[in-house]
Amino acid sequence: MLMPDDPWQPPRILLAVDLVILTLRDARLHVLLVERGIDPFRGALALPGGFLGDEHEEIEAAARRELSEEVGLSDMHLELLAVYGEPGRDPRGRVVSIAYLAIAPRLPEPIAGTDAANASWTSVDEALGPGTKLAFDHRRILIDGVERARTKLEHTALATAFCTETFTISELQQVYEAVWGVRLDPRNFYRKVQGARGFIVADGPMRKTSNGRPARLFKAGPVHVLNPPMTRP
Amino acid sequence: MLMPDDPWQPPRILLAVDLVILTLRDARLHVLLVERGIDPFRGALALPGGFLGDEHEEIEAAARRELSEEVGLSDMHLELLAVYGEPGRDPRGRVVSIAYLAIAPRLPEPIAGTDAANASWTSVDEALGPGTKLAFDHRRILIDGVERARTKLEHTALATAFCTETFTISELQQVYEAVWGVRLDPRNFYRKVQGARGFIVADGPMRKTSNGRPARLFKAGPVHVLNPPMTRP
DNA sequence: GCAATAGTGTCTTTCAGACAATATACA
DNA sequence: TGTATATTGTCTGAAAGACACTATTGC
Repeated sequence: MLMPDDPWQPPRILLAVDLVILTLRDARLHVLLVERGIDPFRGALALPGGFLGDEHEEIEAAARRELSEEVGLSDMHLELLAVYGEPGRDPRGRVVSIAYLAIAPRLPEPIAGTDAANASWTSVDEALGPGTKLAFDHRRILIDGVERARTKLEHTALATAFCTETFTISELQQVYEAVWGVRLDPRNFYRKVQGARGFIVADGPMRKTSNGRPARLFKAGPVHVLNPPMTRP
Repeated sequence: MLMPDDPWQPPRILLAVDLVILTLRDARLHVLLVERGIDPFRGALALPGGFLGDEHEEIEAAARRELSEEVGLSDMHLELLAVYGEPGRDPRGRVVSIAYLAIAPRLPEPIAGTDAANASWTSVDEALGPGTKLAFDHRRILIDGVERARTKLEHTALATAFCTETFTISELQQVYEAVWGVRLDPRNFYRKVQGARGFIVADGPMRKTSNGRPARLFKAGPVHVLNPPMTRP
């Protein structure tokens, strides 16, 4: 039944985006964190993010805008992670945050003198360790993001997104070891990766490493869903 | 730098919840749809859902409230599915919808004379078939929900949530066959289910079926992550 | 030569899938 | 008895993990 004079109107809330940006540095998984310049949580470390720019902005576009403005990155693979909307998660009022997961190959240090100046790479172990306090519920978001990356490594070709365009199989193995936090047998890994049809294809001849025999170079193949999958030990 | 007179304020948007409620009827996967009583899409079929009640309501609480008000159900397992926030998905303005997935054992018909009167079970095949037009982007949400259920059946004990408290192994097999849309070998299924430690535990003696030998009864076990998983053919 | 990493082969165990065989109900 | 469903057993092929072994570089 229509009730044109019904005074009730649905509430309007604030929408934010937050980014879990993962990369590999020194064979360890790192996440990009920013130091907050304003209250609340001024001075604390937080995931990059911000509010929707205007009523017509796509949510993923807002995430890319923050990526560009706050940390100077662009053209990355973004994936919806989850929604965090608990009342009270932000002391400023009701803020619902849409979290995205981004995976990147080895990236440069954030550029000083830009908005990205207070962004820095932190190892995930340290960011989640007892010595670090993250703003809001960003610790939970980071845990969820890392777990998502671990699972996606099993079933998709995501690992190649951590690598440069061409890579060796042992470099790919380092991705799996860093994200999963385990050691893998290089010989079995070699066979398993080769067995996943379309995962990687040969490219270029060799790359000399510091020591030992040079390795063949590969690039990402056409397949994004691995068959058979890379099972986690 | 603080700019107390900065006129920019982040936009406030409308937040909605939508529910993909799945159950089994006649060994086929069904979804609960409602006929919309108001514009937009008046008269079309849609997923149950609605706006956040007030600024302080938890998102999942809003989903449970809609579940109760609109379809008369309570105490169900709810799981965050995804976020749908494309501008233009709702002609009334910018509406971001949080979709939840609910799984239920065989449920009664919605009760006539309540708000749930225009809710009805529709087979998923029919709801996604060419003869049905769903409101908004609810076709996409339903597809995502079914795919999520299929995947979760592999790795978690979700299948028992489709069953009554005690069930036979062939009843459990019917769940897998209905959700995955495949036929399974009862003998191999039997061994596989028994091999997943903690998935199901014996309960009570027997249940006489229409024909043939009575089957042993089981109930859901303590484990929620299956090891080894039930691999989809 | 030695050290170090890349790549191959082989063995054993585990598991998925096909399917024979047995068990227990009802008519 | 026959028919239908439940449960167990057996076989085969694929894949995972352990690990011996060969190959190719720099020193």
